Amino acid sequence: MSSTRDEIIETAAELLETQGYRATGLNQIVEESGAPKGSLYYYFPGGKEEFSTEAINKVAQEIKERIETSLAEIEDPDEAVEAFILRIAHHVRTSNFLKGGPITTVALEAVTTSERLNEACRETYDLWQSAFAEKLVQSGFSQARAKRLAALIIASIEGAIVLSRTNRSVAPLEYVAAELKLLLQTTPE
Amino acid sequence: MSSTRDEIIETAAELLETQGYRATGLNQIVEESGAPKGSLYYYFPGGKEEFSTEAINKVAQEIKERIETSLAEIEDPDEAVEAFILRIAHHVRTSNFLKGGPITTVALEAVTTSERLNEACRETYDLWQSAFAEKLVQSGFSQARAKRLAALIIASIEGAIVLSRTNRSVAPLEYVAAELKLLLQTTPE
DNA sequence: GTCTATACGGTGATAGAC
DNA sequence: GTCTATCACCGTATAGAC
Repeated sequence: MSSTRDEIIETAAELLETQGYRATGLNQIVEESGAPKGSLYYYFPGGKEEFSTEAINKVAQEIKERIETSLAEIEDPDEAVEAFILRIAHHVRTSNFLKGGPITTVALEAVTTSERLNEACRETYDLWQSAFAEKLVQSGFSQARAKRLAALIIASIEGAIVLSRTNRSVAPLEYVAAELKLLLQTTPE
Repeated sequence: MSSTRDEIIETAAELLETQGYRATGLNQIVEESGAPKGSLYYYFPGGKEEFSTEAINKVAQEIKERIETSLAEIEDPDEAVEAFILRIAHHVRTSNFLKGGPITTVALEAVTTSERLNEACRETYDLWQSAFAEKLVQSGFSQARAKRLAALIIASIEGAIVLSRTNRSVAPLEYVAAELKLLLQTTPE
C-alpha cells in the first residue's frame, strides 16, 4: 500500500499519455511525482519498462470501467456511444489537446521497442473492445457483428483523438460521434 | 536534383513510419540511407526537424495520390473505400506490422514537441480528408456529410492501423473495411 | 527506503580540414 | 560536398553509504 509507488505509476500514466514512452524520462517522473529519487528502482527493479507496464494496466482498468458505467447510463446503444465519445472530446479539449488516447503513442512505440509493453497494450485494447461488444450484444446485435462494430468504435475513437490533438480541434471526434450514431441506429443484425 | 538529399528524405520517411520521431536517430538515417555523414546538415541546415518535415510532406503527397487513384478505380464509394482499406491491410501485413499509418506516431509526438512538425501533420490529414470527401461528393453526398464521413474514414483507418500493428493482425482493418462499406451503402444525403 | 554519486552509451549539433 | 573529430547534454541504470 505504498503511496510512493502509486504516485510513480500515476505520474507515469499521465506522462505516457501526453508524451509517449521514449520521451518520458525517469528524472521527469521523479520530479513531477515528488517521489524520492532513490526509491524508483526499489519499487520497480525492472526499471522504466516495468512501471510503464503497470501504468498501462492501471489505465486499462480505469477506462474499461468508465466505458461500462457510461454505456450503462443510456439504453440505446447509438446514443450511449455518442455520449461516451463526446465525453472524450471534452476531456481532450480541457486538457488543451495534450491528453486523450492514453496508450496510443505507447502502443505504436511498443511494436518496435518492447514485447512486454506491446502485450500490455494488446490486452488493453481487447478489454475495451469487449466492453463495447457486450453492450451491443445486449442491444440485439449478433456476437460477430458486435465484435466488428466494437472494433470500428475503438478504432475510430483512437484515430479521431489523433486528428483532434493534431488539429487542436474536437471536430473530428464530434464527426465520428455523429456518424457512428447513425450507423448504430440501424436495426440490429 | 541531389540524389543524396532524396535518399535522406526517403530513409527518414521510412524510419519515421516504423519508429516515430524521437526514436529515429541521425546516425541511423545516415547509416541506412548510405548518405555521406557530413552532408546531412549541408542539405538540411535545420537539422532533424527540417528533413523530417520534408519527409512528412513527401509522404503526404504520395498517399494523397494513392487515395485518388485507388478511389477512381471503382465507381461505388462503398466498394472503393473498402478496397482501399484492404490494400492498406496488405501493406501492414507484408511489412510484418512494422509499417502503416506513416505519420501517426509523429503526429502524436509533434503535439508536445514541434510546432513545425505539427503543422505538417495537420496539413497532411487535411489533404487526405479532402481526397475522400471529394469522392463522396461526386457520389452524391452533401458537402457537410462528405466532410463528416471523410473524417470517420480517416480516423477509423488510422485507429485500425494502431490496433492491427499492436495485435499483429489485420483483423481490425478488415472489420473497419466491412463496416464502413455498410455505412456508405446507404442512400447519399 | 532513501540518498548521492557516477558509469556509460547515445543524442543532436558544430568546427574545421580537405 | 564531404570527412573526421568533438562538443555538451541527456538518457537509463547501478553502487554504496546511511
